[in-house]
Amino acid sequence: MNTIAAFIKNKRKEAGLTQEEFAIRSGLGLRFVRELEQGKETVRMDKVNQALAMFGMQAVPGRMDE
Amino acid sequence: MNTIAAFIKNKRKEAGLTQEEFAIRSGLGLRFVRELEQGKETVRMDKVNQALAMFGMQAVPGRMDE
DNA sequence: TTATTTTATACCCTTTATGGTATAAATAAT
DNA sequence: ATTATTTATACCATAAAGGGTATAAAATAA
Repeated sequence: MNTIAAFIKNKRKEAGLTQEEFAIRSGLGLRFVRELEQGKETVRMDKVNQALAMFGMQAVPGRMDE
Repeated sequence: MNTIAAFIKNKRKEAGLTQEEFAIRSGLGLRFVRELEQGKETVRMDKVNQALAMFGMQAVPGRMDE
């Protein structure tokens, strides 16, 4: 799974939220949250950022290794 | 402009490539490359990663500040 | 075990991102 | 200055992302 997907999934669980609760609080669609966490790669970046923003993060360039 | 957009634009220029050349080499559409560099936020993540991969990078979660 | 909650998959529909192309604007070169 | 190159904006068509919802599967609780 890609790092963003794993990050969201882990952080959401840490926060004790279900996908549904997370969807509601973030203003994202439930289906989107699910597909994102499952590593769907053709998601829209603005929505990915909307999800990351829940944890004070955003999508930035990072080295493919490390 | 968002960091990914700026990153691509800067790196592309450093590499001495026009948007057209970059589009060809990366296999991305010219229009997409342009919109990406102009900071369009509703772009598809897989294509963003395809662009970043040209420089050994990918989209990862990063703190919104710093 | 069974019952409950959470997550995954499938369907239809609407919106929109993307490619291609053509034109306009801006920048660089002569 | 003019010309050539690069970048930005606009149009149309197609493919697909996303929302909603319903069902199935999986995980957790009792």
